[in-house]
Amino acid sequence: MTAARPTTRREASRRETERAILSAAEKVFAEAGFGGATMQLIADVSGLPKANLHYYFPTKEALYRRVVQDIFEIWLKAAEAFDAAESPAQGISAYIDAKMEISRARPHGSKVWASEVMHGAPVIQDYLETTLRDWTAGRAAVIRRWIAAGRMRPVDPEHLLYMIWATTQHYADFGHQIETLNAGKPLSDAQWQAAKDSVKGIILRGVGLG
Amino acid sequence: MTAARPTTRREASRRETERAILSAAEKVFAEAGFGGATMQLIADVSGLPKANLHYYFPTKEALYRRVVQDIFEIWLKAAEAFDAAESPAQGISAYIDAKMEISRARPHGSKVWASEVMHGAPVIQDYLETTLRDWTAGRAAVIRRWIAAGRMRPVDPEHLLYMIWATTQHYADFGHQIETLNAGKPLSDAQWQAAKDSVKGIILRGVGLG
DNA sequence: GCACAACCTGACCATACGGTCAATATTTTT
DNA sequence: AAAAATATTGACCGTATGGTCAGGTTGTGC
Repeated sequence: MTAARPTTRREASRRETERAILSAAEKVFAEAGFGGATMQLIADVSGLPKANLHYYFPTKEALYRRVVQDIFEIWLKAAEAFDAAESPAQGISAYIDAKMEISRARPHGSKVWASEVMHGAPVIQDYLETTLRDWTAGRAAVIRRWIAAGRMRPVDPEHLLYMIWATTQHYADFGHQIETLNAGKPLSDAQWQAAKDSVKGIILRGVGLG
Repeated sequence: MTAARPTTRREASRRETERAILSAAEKVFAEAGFGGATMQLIADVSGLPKANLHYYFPTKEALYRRVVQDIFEIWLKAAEAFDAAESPAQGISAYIDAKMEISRARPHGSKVWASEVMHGAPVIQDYLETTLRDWTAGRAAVIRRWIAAGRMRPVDPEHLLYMIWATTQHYADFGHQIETLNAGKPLSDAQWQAAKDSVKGIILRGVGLG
């Protein structure tokens, strides 16, 4: 068995710098899009010289790809809420809660993903065709089983998933619009709770679990 | 009373050229984003020399603004379906149908709008604060009246509207993802019908109109 | 404490972009 | 049919971008 090497100053610093770059990149890509974002701006936001970015990530596209992958992995993890469920109502509820919380905590990431897909997924098409396709098929199968067992109203599983994705991500992707319609102020804690309750309430009743 | 001037060859040609530019711009802006789109590419797609674009639209931003305004106006018109309704179920149904049809007919426009809002609405913030705010307040009031009259379940009107926007526009904005999950093929007529029925079914039941 | 590797960075480069303009062609008006 | 107005275009320009690189600095292993 290999002894665990101690964490060197280098490794720690590397991780930290990488995080700073990724965090700045997520923000800048979300706010300007891939084309509108500049390496210089990401450098400024992360407080590093531009050349340093290219030391950590060879190209703008490589950096972007990493940002997209990160948010995708977070979403995959949220699905565990769905899998661990003992009932349809509980599973759907937990999944919506998890996705809504990600929308609140990581709105930039959500926007980057949305932007990427809207532009035809030039960078992560392979993810859509493999991981996402499998994931969707698996969850759709679970929903179909629930329906077959008479535990919920018969609805098209894919369209139900689309509705959950659309609605939960809307609070991140269109957060600016929602904020404008909320007198220019971000949703308060109570308003986020109301949003979650509204979404869960309508969807659960909509699939016969009210 | 002024006599109606006959349509000159010039006016017709102008309208035609303008349409060609706007159509190409909508597509290119949707596929590349504002920053990623180039005037040269829009010129190529519309089959005109780049300098000609600047004759019709002084700047890239002016052209973009016009594209965004056009889709917004289409959405406003779709709301008439809502207003003309004699019952909550009929109004919501008709509105969802109208928005779904726009998503199918004008996916590029929807994406341009989504992109604009996601990036903080730098160009159409004034629209959000005036037209959209008024429109939303008006429709929310209608829904509140329906609820007060006991004609539907009490739900938060704003969140209901967000859900309708999110879900219907999802079929345009994330069309590429949906297509990928549909074995790489665009939704057929029947599948679009199923999508509409699913969305309407869940939302209507969700607000107690099932 | 020394040799080596990893890391950092200012200055630089080729390219591509939005936009301009002077010259030309076309249509309308007189 | 001439003159005036409008529309079209290739060539051009300043700027900003993604990316490179040589030289310097810092940390690691022995």
